[in-house]
Amino acid sequence: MKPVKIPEKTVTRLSIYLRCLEELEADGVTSISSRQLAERFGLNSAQVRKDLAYFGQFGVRGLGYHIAELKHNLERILGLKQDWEVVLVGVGNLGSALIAYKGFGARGFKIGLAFDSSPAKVGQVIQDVEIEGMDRLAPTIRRRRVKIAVMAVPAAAAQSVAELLVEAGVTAILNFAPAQLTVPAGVKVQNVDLSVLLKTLSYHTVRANRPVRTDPHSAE
Amino acid sequence: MKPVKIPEKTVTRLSIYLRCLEELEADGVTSISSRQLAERFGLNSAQVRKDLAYFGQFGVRGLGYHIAELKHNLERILGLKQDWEVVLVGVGNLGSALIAYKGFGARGFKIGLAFDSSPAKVGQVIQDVEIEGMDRLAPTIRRRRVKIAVMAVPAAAAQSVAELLVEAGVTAILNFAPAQLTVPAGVKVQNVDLSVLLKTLSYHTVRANRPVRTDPHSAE
DNA sequence: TAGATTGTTAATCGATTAACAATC
DNA sequence: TAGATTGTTAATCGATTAACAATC
Repeated sequence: MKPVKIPEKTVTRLSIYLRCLEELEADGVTSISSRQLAERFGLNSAQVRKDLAYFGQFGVRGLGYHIAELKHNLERILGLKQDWEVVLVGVGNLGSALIAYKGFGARGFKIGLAFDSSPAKVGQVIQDVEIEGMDRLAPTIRRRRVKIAVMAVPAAAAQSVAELLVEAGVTAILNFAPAQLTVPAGVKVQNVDLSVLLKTLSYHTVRANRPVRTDPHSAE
Repeated sequence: MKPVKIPEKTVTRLSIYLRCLEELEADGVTSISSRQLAERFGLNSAQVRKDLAYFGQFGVRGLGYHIAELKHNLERILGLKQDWEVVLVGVGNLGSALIAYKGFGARGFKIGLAFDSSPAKVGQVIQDVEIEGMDRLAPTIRRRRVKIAVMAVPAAAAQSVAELLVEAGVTAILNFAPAQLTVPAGVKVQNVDLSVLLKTLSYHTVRANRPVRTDPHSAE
């Protein structure tokens, strides 16, 4: 009936709970309460329970959550029961590192295709992945039914690359280009703008090294 | 009097407004209204005005904002009127790419110091930056008064590296390690967890390719 | 002056947290 | 049963948006 909309932040927290459960399981712990889980992140226990409640009832009253079972459920909800082939577009410094970066894989994600517009790069092989030209992008993605893309292209190229990807069937994009992408409804974009992140750090650094200004308007 | 707290999201949006102003200025535009600015990002014009109002009055009623002036003010607020020396810890695949990544610099940020615990890497030079051993970290950071750090270390090392950095005077950390850092109040941490980002994309991909489930509890 | 747009207050919306009945 | 902890509703908090007087 009512179209329950699940907050983006809830989904992000599910990933974080999952990582915690993996660590606990490795330590031999078999169950945990929402309070114990929340304390690990400085969160409220009600938030943990509410996040989980969006997807079902996974706990046992009086006892808490069975770790193996909750882990299984979170993996199922997050779509981690299958492997995902990921396409990389833009094989510059950052792109090459992402191919090679082990932590990136995180079990289940594999950059299996890479594209670049530079003829000099086409044909090169990085970590078993051969770089293809942009003309091959649409047909290859369509054939391999790739759904997840990583974009590490210049800002000026970002929008047109995104359009190519979506047209070829991609429904989720991790975008490192400092550009606002416009995509159809149903396509999910996650922006990772290092420049913006650095600027917020710069903002905080200035303030951390200044006397606290409580009211910016009081100094008239 | 009242301690006006500025939302993190407001600071992030300031960076985005600034990027837009730079583009507009390059196009020769000299002024813009909050509505025009908001439309570029699909935001509400009141939000633009409110974000700016946290820091002062930068507009002219009836006319909008003078671009050069607003740009100057945003740069001042974000602490971009000075250059920042940035320290990198962890020179693996990702770390090396960040040193070399041009987009990273974003005018004003320069990775001038790099540290790694691997003896094999110490002494190597990447893009004019010589990699130093971890024993040099605290004294060098202290001497150069570095305030901003980028961490690209394994999760297991993250907390202890963060502590070293903070102890040496760092007040802002861009953290690529998939770990929850505990730092003293006053130190700002920005997490960039690629694995978590990929998992949210996986979540959306599963849903994008399934019939919409409006109520997860109705299927009893 | 008339038209436009700001700065700001009030209304709305959504997310977090508290509280507690259900129940293991 | 008594104690503990869930699942869920209600209260609170904070952020977004609407509305409008101030004013260029």
